Amino acid sequence: MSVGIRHDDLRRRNRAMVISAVRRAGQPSRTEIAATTGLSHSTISAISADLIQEGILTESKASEPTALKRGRPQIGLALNPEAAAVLTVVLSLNFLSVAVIDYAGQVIAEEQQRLDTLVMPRDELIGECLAIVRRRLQDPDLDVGSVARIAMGIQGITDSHARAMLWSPITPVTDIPFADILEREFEIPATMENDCNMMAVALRWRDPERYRDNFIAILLSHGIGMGLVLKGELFTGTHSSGGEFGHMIHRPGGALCRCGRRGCVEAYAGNYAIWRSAMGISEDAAPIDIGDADMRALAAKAREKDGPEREAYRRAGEALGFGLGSLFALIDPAPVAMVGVSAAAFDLIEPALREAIAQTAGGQHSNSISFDTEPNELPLIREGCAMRALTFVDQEIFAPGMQARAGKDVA
Amino acid sequence: MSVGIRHDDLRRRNRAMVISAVRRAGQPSRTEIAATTGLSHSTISAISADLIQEGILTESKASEPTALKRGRPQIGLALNPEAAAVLTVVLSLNFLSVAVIDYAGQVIAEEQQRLDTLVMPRDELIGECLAIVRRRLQDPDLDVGSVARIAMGIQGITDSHARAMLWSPITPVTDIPFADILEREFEIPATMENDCNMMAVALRWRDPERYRDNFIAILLSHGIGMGLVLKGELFTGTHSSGGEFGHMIHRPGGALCRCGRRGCVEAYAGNYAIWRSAMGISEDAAPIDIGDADMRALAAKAREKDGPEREAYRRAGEALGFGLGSLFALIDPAPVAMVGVSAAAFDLIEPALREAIAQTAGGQHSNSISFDTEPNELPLIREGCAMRALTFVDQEIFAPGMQARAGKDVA
DNA sequence: ACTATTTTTTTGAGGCTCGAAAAAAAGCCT
DNA sequence: AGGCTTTTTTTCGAGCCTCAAAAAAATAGT
Repeated sequence: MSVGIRHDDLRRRNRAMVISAVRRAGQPSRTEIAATTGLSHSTISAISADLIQEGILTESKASEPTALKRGRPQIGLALNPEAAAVLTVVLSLNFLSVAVIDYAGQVIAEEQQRLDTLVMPRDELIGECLAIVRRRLQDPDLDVGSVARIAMGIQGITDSHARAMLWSPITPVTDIPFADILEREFEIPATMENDCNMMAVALRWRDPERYRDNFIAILLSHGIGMGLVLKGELFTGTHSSGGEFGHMIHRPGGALCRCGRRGCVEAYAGNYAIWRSAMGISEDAAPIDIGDADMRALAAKAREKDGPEREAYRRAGEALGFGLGSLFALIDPAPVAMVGVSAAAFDLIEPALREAIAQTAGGQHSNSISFDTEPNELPLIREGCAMRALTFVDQEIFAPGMQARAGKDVA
Repeated sequence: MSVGIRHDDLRRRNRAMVISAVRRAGQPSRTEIAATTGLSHSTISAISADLIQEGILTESKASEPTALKRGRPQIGLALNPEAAAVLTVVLSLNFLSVAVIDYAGQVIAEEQQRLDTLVMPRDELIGECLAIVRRRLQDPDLDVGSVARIAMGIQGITDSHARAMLWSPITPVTDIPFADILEREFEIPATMENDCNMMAVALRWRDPERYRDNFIAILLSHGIGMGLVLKGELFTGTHSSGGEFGHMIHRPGGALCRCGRRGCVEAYAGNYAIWRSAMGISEDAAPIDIGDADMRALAAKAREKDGPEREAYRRAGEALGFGLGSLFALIDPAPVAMVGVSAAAFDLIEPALREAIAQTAGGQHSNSISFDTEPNELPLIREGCAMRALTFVDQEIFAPGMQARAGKDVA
């Protein structure tokens, strides 16, 4: 159960601290690193000398913009872009994209592709994913040997060890152990990440001020997903990627959800649910996929005049509000980011959402709960996958010969 | 944010490991400790020599029952009961109890008292608590100087730092910083713990097989409370003690809850809610406290014949089931312990609960979810407080002069 | 040119854990 | 009884790691 700390773990961990401090801060000096890590200057000096010698960090003397101060000028440390590279794969509805990112976080190659995920058989779906990755890895412009990690992101449920896709709305196929498949094919360590978790990871990197230790990313799209960060750590369920906010029960025995059950939050707030409600289709009708353009048109109509469209968004807001209220009852209120096509219609959703949340125990200070919106989820997922893969590399390069311990660290 | 590991932290942490290994295992030999902690024999030998020399551990050669084996016999290590003592205070409805526990976990003194918590003014309530603690501390039979920690448990909401009671159903008084008050009065470090969290801590010690890394303790009493352990750690909200399972929304706009809102799980499953429903009282009626005897009588009547009483328990089960389903959607299913007077009526609750949970996403494998019942919550709360205080002491004695870091470790 | 200031590196000391070997404490066997 | 085997515990030297203090480096101000 509880494991003691070995003497050699100490250096490994402190190396990790230094690398992650550099990744977070951009171009910190040794002195800055010493301040943020709490380690002594001598330790930081020794470790960074090692890391520079190993080609993981570089001294970037180009730190011109620093204010002219007395004393010996600080030397900024930066990640060496050539130290490694990672590859991200994002599989979403009818769309597959990969990117190669250098160790400093810059995209150095990209490829995207349309495909009919909903009707593709299992082997073909896996084959397309492998093929696009192989094309990128075999690109002559790229030093193949340097790709140290693959992170794949997908909408749906993954297992809590980030190894396999268990279920996804974008395909009828279930239980694909993508991480194992990728590792076997390319002999590169890989993980299979949940899309909403990656959104949360990306938000944390984009705006660490706002999204620090506790926050929630909610995907408002065909389905409703959630990525949750608690105490600075990505929260996953005990078995699965967890956080199935969209399938909390809003009204027992209520509207039919895509998951086959009744009364889930998603059955009121997913795109299909809003559409169904706006069009006067029965709540018992089977969910259908609505295109983004249709949803935008629906939102426009709802803004134009009061009517069933506006009412549909109101009901979505109510479901989300009561759901958030229940969630906040469990974890206390936290900042929320609304992501996805329906986040662009958040103006239509927010009033009813706030009204509902105010009726719950978790919403006691509902006015202080702040929402942010981001209509486009794909870039976030890609960024999240990239950062996750890079932070994994951070923990492998500095740890030569460590015993594999479940990498549950923050990304 | 992220702090490096100092060189001296190393020994401190490994001392902690050894102490907690002994506390968990009872009388482990040095070899056993080395195995569970992963540290080398020499390290364990050095640390335990220190701890014995400091009077924290003792060698217990009385380990007769060990099977006769070849080789040098193992020497069991045990906690020295006289190394320290802790004091627990449990304040519940109309009832106040304290206990003094030695370092090995044995109760060495107790006192209990009835008092009208519902009508006592603030000062009197605090005064009674201080008085009973003072009596125990001044007991001539007790070595006062050795009480190293006080843990107080109370039903209701506490802050996430375990310093203050924010709100409790047992008194109209709010926001009592009990931890500070006790510390100022007795100059002994103190914490203010939530009752359900302590139930969870106690269950973990009572049955580590079943309640290990992920489980849920639910209090079925006047109100509905929850203690949640995730990944081996007690889960609290970000601001408050959190886990307000009873105030998740079951039916938006539904029955009146004690918290003043509508539709909470508690408004269907709390004692008053079951009573209200069984007696045909309106769902809008103000909640009233029902005695345990009345509840037992109600359960007996419900078992006797089908009628409004049985229906009331059915509805409670439904509310709990949908609530658990929503909870499981977020954290994945885990073992559940039902505690409190209504846990004795769990036979009446379980069928509807299972039926409801099966209709939720979190209840996919509802048959595999297991429930355990324990009708009496007070002993659990006391045990939990004791173990929490003792593990705090474990981390103070071994850490002479450590920088205070939020003790968020498991108890 | 010289001093003040700040950052970085070097150096020596002290601690910690580890592995190997030794010591200790039994039971087993002849 | 005495030697042998087995297992646990202790001892000891080696190798690291971090820290504090001193030295070195680099620049601004005078």
